[in-house]
Amino acid sequence: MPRVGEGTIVSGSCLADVLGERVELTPAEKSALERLEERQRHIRRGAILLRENESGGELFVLRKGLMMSYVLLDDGSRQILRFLFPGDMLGISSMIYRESPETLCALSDCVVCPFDHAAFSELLTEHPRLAALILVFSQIERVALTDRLAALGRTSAKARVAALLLDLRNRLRGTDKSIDKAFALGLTQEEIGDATGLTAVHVNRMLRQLEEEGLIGRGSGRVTLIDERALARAANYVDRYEGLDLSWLPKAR
Amino acid sequence: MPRVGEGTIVSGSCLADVLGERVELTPAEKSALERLEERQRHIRRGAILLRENESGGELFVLRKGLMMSYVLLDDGSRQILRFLFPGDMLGISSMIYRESPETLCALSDCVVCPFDHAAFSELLTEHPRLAALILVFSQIERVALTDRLAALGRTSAKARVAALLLDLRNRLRGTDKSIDKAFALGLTQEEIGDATGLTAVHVNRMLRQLEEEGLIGRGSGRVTLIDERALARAANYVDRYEGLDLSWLPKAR
DNA sequence: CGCAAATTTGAACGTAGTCAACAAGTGTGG
DNA sequence: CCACACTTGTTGACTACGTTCAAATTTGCG
Repeated sequence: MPRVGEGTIVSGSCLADVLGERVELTPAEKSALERLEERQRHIRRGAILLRENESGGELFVLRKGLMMSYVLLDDGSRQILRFLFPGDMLGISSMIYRESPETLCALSDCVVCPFDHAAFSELLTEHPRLAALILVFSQIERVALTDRLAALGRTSAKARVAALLLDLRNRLRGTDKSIDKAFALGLTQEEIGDATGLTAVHVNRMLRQLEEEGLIGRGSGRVTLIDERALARAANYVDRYEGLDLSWLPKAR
Repeated sequence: MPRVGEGTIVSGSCLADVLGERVELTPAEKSALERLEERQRHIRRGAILLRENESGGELFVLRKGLMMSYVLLDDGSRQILRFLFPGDMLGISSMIYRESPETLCALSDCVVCPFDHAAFSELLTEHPRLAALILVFSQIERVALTDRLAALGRTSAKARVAALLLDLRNRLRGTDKSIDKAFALGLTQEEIGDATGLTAVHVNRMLRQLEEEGLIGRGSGRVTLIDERALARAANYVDRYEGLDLSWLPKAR
C-alpha cells in the first residue's frame, strides 16, 4: 500500500478487508464501506483520539497502527479495555452515549478514518447484511471481553499474561501474515499490567517466569512464543475469531 | 399480567417494553417484536437453557424471572458474566458461534420466549431501526462488561460487592418500579463471589463490613441500600442505562 | 552523549484465599 | 409436625499471591 499524506484519498477499505474474510461482499457493500474510509487522519504515538467523558462527534476505522481503549478510575489507576487493530471500528460506544465511556489512545503512530454518525446510520439502513455483520463483530468483541473478565476474576497472574501474549500475537497476525512465533509487542510492562489487572512489577516477574520455564523467549523488544501449546493451556486461551457460524446472515443488498 | 400456562399465547412483548422506553415504536415494529415472543417456555430455578460449548438453535427473550450467564474454567471455577432480566435478549452469541461461549442458567423460575435464527435475521432486514436498537443494547452490554472488567482489574473486594448490589437494584427496578432501597437479591454469596471474582467467604466478610459501616442493611434474605451515595462512591458506579444519545437512529419502517 | 523512561530485583506488607468447624436456614419425607 | 439432610451463611486461624516501596540497571531517544 502506498504511503499517503494527510487527507489523501486511497482506494480500498480496511473494514471491507476484515468483513470480506467472513463473507463475499457485493460491489455495493464494498463501495459503501470504502465511503467510510474516504478521509484519513494521521495521529502520533500517545495521541488521544477521544477522551473519556467527552462527547465524540465521529466514529473511526483504524487503518494502520495499534491503539487501545481504557478507563481511569478515581484513584488514578487505569484499566485497559481493549487493544485495537487495523480494520477495527472505533468509538461506537461514544456514539450511543452522550459522553464517551472510554478513552481512545494511539500506542503507535496510526492512521484512522473518521466518519460521522449520519454515515453510520445510513450504512445500517442501506445495507442490512453489513448491519448484521457489525452486530456480529460487536458480539465477538463482547465475547472477547467476557474471556478477559473470566481471566481477571478467576485466573492467576501468569495465566493472564500468557493469554495477553497469545491474543496479541493472533490479532497482529490478522493484519500481518508474516508474523508467526515472534513479534514486537509494542507495549510497556506498565501497559500489560493495566490490561491484565496487575502491577508492572509483577508483570515483569511473570514474563521472567514464563521465560525461565521455556514458554517464551525475549530479546530486543520482541517476544517469541516457544511452547505455544503450553502457553494456551496455562492461559485457558480461546481464539474468538474462529468457530463462527454466519450462515444465518440476511441476503446482501 | 395474567398467569399463563405452557405454550399459551399472550399479547405484549417484554422486548418492545424495553425498547419502547428509548424510542416511540411504530405499530409495524411492535408487531414484529411481538412475533418473537409468540411461544413461551417455563423453566425451573437451576435449569440450564443452554450449555457452554453446545450449539444453540434458538435465541430467547427473557419474559419473567432472573437468569445468569457464566463460563466454567478448567480448574472448575466459575465466572458469572452477566445477570439477565426481563426484556433481555439471550443467546445472541450462541447464534454467531457454532458452539456457545457461555452457559445460560435460571436463578429463579423463569419464562422465556424462544425464536429461531431466521426470525432474528428477518427482523434485522425488515426493521433497520430495530437492528440499530439491538446494536445499541449490544453496546450497552459491552460497556457494562468493561465496567466490570475495570472493577475486577482495579478495585477492591468491597467496591466490587458494592457495585454488584447497586447494579442489581437498578436493573431490578427496571422491571419492578416498586423497588426502592430494599430488595431480595436472590443470589447466594457463592454466586456473588463468582460474579465479582471473590470467594464466598470473602463476600460474606465484605457484606458484613458494608453492614457494619452502615452502608447497607440485611435481614431475611433482603438487602437495604442505606447510604446509596457512599455505596456509589465506594464502587465507582455508573448506571449505563442512562446518558444515552439515540438521536442518530435511522427512520422507523 | 546524556537524560528520561522502562526494566529488573529485593524485601516487607496486606488483601484475599484456603481450610475447617459450626450455625442457621430450607426443604423433604416419615 | 417433626426429624433429618443439605445447602447456605458465619467465623477464626493460617497461608499465599500479588502489591508496595525502593534502588539499581538497562534501554531508547533527542
